[in-house]
Amino acid sequence: MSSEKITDKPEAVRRRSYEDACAAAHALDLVGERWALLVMRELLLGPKRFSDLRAAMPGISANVLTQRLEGLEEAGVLRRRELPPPAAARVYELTEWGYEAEPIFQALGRWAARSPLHDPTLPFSTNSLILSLRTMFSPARAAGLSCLIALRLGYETFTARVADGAISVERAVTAAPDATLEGDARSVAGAIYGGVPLSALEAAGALKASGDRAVLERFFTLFPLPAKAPAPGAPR
Amino acid sequence: MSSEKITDKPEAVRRRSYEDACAAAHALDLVGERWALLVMRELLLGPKRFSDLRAAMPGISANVLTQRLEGLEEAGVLRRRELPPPAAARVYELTEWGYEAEPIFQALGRWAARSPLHDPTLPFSTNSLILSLRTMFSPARAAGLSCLIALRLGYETFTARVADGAISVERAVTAAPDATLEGDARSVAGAIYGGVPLSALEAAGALKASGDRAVLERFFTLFPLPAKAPAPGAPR
DNA sequence: CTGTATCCGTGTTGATACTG
DNA sequence: CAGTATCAACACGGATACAG
Repeated sequence: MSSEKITDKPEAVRRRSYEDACAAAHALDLVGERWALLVMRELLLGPKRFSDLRAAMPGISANVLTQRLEGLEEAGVLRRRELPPPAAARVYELTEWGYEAEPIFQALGRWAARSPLHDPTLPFSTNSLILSLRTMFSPARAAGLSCLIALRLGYETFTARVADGAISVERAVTAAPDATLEGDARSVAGAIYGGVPLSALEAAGALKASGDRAVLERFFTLFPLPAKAPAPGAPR
Repeated sequence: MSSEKITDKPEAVRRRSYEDACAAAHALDLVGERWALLVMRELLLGPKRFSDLRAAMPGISANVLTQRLEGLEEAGVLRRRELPPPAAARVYELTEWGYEAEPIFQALGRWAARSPLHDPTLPFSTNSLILSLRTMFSPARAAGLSCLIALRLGYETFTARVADGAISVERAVTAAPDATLEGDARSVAGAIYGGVPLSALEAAGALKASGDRAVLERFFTLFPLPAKAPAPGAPR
């Protein structure tokens, strides 16, 4: 009687499900736990190792990261894979379906960009910046523009290709970019979203630019931010 | 000394922020707590009272609901409003910006509809069903169709209007619908998503249909579900 | 009737230290 | 490097009591 601990909970309550047929609620059952979506964000541009993930998310602790990776693997969102020698490392990579979650991040990002409480001076991960470019890109602003920009962020290099009113940004090195930008994600974000003049960032040693500066300046204007929503106590 | 409870936590850790400039991470700071998004879902079709919210989310407890409402109000996502007499009730309603969160639910819903683990036999809230119609509507399937359907779900009535390859579904009564469907959300979902024949649902007393049945049958085909993603242990 | 506040058992989270 | 172990703090959910 004292041992009749109700361990036989409907086993659906185990992982604390919402018990709701709504697909959005099910999505939250799968990826609604703390950190789960940020782990996915960090994998959206390609596989990473355990320690890469930790480095990209300073706030997460090792045990929680382990739990999330297990949960996401069980859900079919990611898989672990052993790289063959000589790289001989274990990496985590999203499944096809996992990669299809990107629209979730775009919807979240677009919506929260209007938040009155958003503080853009916080630490900015490399993946966040690259994904934000895909999200905030304005086809209208890019009318008639065609260019290739190399972005060197830390030890990673990305290539942004703008053409026909569309953009692609991926992990890749480019042979002959029109311009190259080197620095950390915060500074690049300052130039693109914060309106900080490139010259100022260069003078501060935060960014290094080379190649066609006019193209670079134009590139910075392709990612307009939406207007802020009224703060909580506003009129109406 | 016993009172030196560390209340002076960096005040940024108080509400357990991700401390990340990424807009998507900020979105999760605002609405990433358990139940927060479901509360928003329940308000997306119009204001509700405290007890309506509880009824729509059987799993949430009163104190947690209070906390979420406070948090979402502070974030500027919703506001509380007192209805004038004789209704004299307090309702919660999304702000303009709050209503703009609908794409988040669509992205979540579309993605999770492919989940191998999704169980559509669970309880289904009225709001979930209506929002899913907006989400899953296929303009291609609706080519050439123009109709007005009344949906009576519990004590709420909604009107779906299909025209020009678009759909609108709202809380509203319609004077002269082409057809009327009455029943609970589960049964309507069975007809639309589960492929259960209307006649069977009527025979079981789960649904009542009236008006143009051909239009109704056609209406049921406008909301195709995506293919399931492979289950966790799949080949590749 | 519509919430709000408080207590309490439990599970989740997060920091630190530690192991293969 | 890739996790596991331990433990304290907190969040969640249920029950109950209380206030307008």
